[in-house]
Amino acid sequence: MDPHLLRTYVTVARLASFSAAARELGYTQSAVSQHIAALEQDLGTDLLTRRPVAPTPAGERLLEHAGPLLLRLEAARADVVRRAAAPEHGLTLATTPTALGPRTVAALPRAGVTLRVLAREEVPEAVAAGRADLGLVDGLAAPSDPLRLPDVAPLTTYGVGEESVCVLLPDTHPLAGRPGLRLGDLAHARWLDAPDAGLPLAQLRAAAGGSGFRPALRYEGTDVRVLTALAAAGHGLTLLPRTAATGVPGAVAVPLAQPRVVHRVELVCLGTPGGPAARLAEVLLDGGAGAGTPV
Amino acid sequence: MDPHLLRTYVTVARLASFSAAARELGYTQSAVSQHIAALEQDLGTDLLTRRPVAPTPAGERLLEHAGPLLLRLEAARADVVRRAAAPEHGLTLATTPTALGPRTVAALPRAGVTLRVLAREEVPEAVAAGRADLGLVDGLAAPSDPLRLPDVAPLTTYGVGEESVCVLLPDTHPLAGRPGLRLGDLAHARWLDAPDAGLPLAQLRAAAGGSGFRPALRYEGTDVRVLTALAAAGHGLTLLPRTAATGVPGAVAVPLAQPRVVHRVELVCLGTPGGPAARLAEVLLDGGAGAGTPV
DNA sequence: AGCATGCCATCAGCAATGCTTATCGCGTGT
DNA sequence: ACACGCGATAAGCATTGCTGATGGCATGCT
Repeated sequence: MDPHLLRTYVTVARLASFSAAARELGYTQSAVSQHIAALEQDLGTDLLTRRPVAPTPAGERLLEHAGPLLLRLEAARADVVRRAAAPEHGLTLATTPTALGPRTVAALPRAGVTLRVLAREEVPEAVAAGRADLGLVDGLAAPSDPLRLPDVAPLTTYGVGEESVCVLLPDTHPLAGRPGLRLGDLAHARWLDAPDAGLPLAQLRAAAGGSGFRPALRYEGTDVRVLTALAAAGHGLTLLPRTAATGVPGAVAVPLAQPRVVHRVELVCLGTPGGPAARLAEVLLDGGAGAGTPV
Repeated sequence: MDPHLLRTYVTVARLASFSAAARELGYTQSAVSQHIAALEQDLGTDLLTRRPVAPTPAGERLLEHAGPLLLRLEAARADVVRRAAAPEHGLTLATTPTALGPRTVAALPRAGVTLRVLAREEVPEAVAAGRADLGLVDGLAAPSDPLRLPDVAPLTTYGVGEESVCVLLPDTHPLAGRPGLRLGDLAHARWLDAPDAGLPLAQLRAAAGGSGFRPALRYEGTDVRVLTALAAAGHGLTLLPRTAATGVPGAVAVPLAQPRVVHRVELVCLGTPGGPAARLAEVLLDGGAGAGTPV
């Protein structure tokens, strides 16, 4: 189970072609063929059907393991070399835009902090690769369920807060006066697609269990104020945690009644943090111990 | 970052000796020395101090990655070869003793199920290595915090229930009439140490944030009834989820008031389950959606 | 102090791995 | 029917990765 073999295997599976994989990896087709044969012999099973090239059931299973494994190998490598190159670099906190609430901001040390706002999938990756000491990720989850984070390193997660989720509507919207809204009823409304600033539509669809939620406008920035302004101007609806959705001029935040999901924020760190990271983590966790407190 | 190199690295770090690691791994000392040198050159940093042999900071970091990585490589391998050897094997559910509640039992299909009761750390490992299709793990956690599971595979976890934690006391115990108990006050009581049946004392100590909790009797089986009988007979106290602690003859269950921890049960599966595993998972999750419902 | 011991680093040599080039068998599409 | 593209296989060769031997350097004992 040499990682090189795994890498060629996932490449072959992805491209459904030995030759194409060879080109992409800079090998000859012969080498790729030998790699796959070695893997299959090692594991004692066929992993791919040839003509057409497709993973067998055992191969499917291997793919589930191999992808994350390779990611983590790379992350581990990046983490160690980075830490070796820059021995002292203060405290870096990676966060998604809506995970950073007033409580966290207040808890930050007064000096030596680098705050890095990233897209949702990039935060765990940054922590895993040592580009950040701590990460804050938010997302939708069933009450008391952990978030589904990409599996890039032996990360430890702590729930630092859960709060209700609101739909942000322009105050002229016919549903603006409602006390609560059902997500299913809004599947065919106009939605903002802001994967980096708000909650990605994919999470919405998954939560609602259906399709719909066609994007009316896509915003690729990470600024929540732009997002709320877009929603207020009627470009589309968006889902936000309560504290981020209240107080927007021209818009009202209506809590989501169905499905029962919460906006959850988790603190992510690699292994057992030490030094300033540990202290910040402690402050965040202590302050957030009461469940349901916005971060 | 060849896994072989990582393996020798963690071995050297563990044994604090090149020669001993060489003996254990079946290499010559020379080979081990070359492995470490190759790793250090590859990563561009020293990983070990020699004389005495100890990991450098960068090496510490690498250790945090390397252990889990190697575990997962092995688990992936075991999973694939097993799946190849035994293509059809019904549905196997691995569980800790106290994670299996009446609701789960009721949800099981009427045929073709293998139920495997394992110790707490073995459950994720069994799922990762394909020895079980699904796992149920329980443990203590802060309310709405995920359990800290060993990181052996790209496992997906779902919270399937949280319930309160009780101290099981013989009904003759002076504290038996109390409405609630503080764990800190019980640090010096006699405790049962039942790592495989109940909740391990280590988790207790961690939850209480202190020391104490000396074991009066150690029970290495997995039978909860034996554990409750021992507690009723005054051999020591034990912590159990409410449903498991009630109705024990000769003993009473007193809820734990401090610290604020819950008994949490999580469903663990590898990647996206298919077939009968998916159906069982769905039943468990649907039934348990209301938070706080015992499983 | 002197010496012996155990440790890790280094070097040379050798076997095995892992790549390349070349060729073959086999389906497919024209 | 034929040419093409794909993957498997064989032979050759450079490199890797091991072993065994040796060297420098501490520590501990006499």
